[in-house]
Amino acid sequence: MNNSQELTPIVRRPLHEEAADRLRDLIVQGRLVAGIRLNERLLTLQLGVSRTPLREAFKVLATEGLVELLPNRGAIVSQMDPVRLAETLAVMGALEALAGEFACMNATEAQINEIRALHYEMLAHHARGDLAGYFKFNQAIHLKIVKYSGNAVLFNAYRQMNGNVRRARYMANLSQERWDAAVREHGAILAALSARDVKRIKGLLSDHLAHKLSSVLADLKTLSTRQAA
Amino acid sequence: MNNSQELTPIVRRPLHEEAADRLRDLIVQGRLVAGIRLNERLLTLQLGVSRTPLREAFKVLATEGLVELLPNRGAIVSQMDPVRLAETLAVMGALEALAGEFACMNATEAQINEIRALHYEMLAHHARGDLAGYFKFNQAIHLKIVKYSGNAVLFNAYRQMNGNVRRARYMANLSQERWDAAVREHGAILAALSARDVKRIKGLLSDHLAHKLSSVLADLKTLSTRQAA
DNA sequence: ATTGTTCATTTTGTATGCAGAATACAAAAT
DNA sequence: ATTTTGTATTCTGCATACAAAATGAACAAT
Repeated sequence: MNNSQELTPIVRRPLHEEAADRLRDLIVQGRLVAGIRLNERLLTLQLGVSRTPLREAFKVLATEGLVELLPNRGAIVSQMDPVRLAETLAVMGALEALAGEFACMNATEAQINEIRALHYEMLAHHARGDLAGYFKFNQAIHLKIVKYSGNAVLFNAYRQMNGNVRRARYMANLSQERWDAAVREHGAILAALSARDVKRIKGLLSDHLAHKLSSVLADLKTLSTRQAA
Repeated sequence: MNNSQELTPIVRRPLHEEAADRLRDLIVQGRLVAGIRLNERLLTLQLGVSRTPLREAFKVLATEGLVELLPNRGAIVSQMDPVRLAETLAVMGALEALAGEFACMNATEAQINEIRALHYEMLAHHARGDLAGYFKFNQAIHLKIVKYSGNAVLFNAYRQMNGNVRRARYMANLSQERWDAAVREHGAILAALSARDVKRIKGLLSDHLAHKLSSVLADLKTLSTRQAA
């Protein structure tokens, strides 16, 4: 039976999953900002589902760390304070360093070329000074590296933390110097990956994330002093 | 206010949390083995709660990776196949190496002494050849190191993976040589921690977990060949 | 002005009801 | 005898009902 038309199995996703995805996106994109309350009645109306699947979605997002459940008081979008942000970035650095090693060993040439393509796209946005576009591809590259590590557990942990961190929108004001340096670092990372240089990529990724961390911390400091003033 | 009687805040835990904890314990302890179905009706009777909080607990455990939700077909305790186990241990190794660095920098002397005490308890069980007791303190030491890293995000991620891995009960038959070696490694780790030797502890913990990983893999291999025979 | 009290309203936590999907099992057909 | 089909039963997914808790407004007391 060589039927040309795909005989794909029918999938009906549970409502709680759909709801969780929608809410997750809203939070990660920053359309639901930290601290605001998630009104059940309102959300049931907006999402068109009843409270049961919605509340199930809350539980999922809570264990992912995106929302906080206050007993008898509902759910709020969890805060991403500087301490937690720094802690998360530190862990992501370690995860990504490990991922780099595995990717060096396990990634196919096609996968590396895919990363290379993303790298050039990123360079294009950097050249044009398009920060938003740059971030998009920067994100994609980092995720792909972890993905191509071939370690699903690693990927899941990383992806979750990445979602948690992204909504902080920390790098709004990245200095040109830091930006240029980051791009150079990315070049070195790609070179190490292409050369399958396990030893080297580990250090490069660790350093890269460490730089990101200190840059973020510096940014946060200026923000907080600016607020104080 | 040096009040002798604990002034612990009043907590009324939601039923879904209670249920999740109970189920989590049952799974981690291996009393609910991988693959078996979690019958809702039965569990509501056994836990004395209705289906709603129970199902909410399922969602939590599912995002933690302990159970798997099969749409319209209920929940089963998720499988911990060798691949996933290996992947998880690899990640835990990286996390613990990072934790060791932080612990070297952040842990108080009292905390290090607490780990030292656990270490000696562990040595006692090793000397007596008490594997179960050994594991208990071994676990405790590793968790404390991560805890005393002072990085809550790191600790959470590690603890979750640890729970996921523990139920595999992989080290049932640990060779005496490997056991002795592990104990020696622990001694070195403690020494590095006491000396606040950041560089050294990182390598030691990485190696320690790598050894554990290969030992587990070897064990799994013998198990599977034994089953095949 | 601040604190406390009462009560109506809103919102959350849990239980339950109902429709539909999956499973089990018996009857029919090959 | 084995596979296939039809039917009853069980179980899940979701909606809803109800009780407990929180919120807020109006008002009294300090």
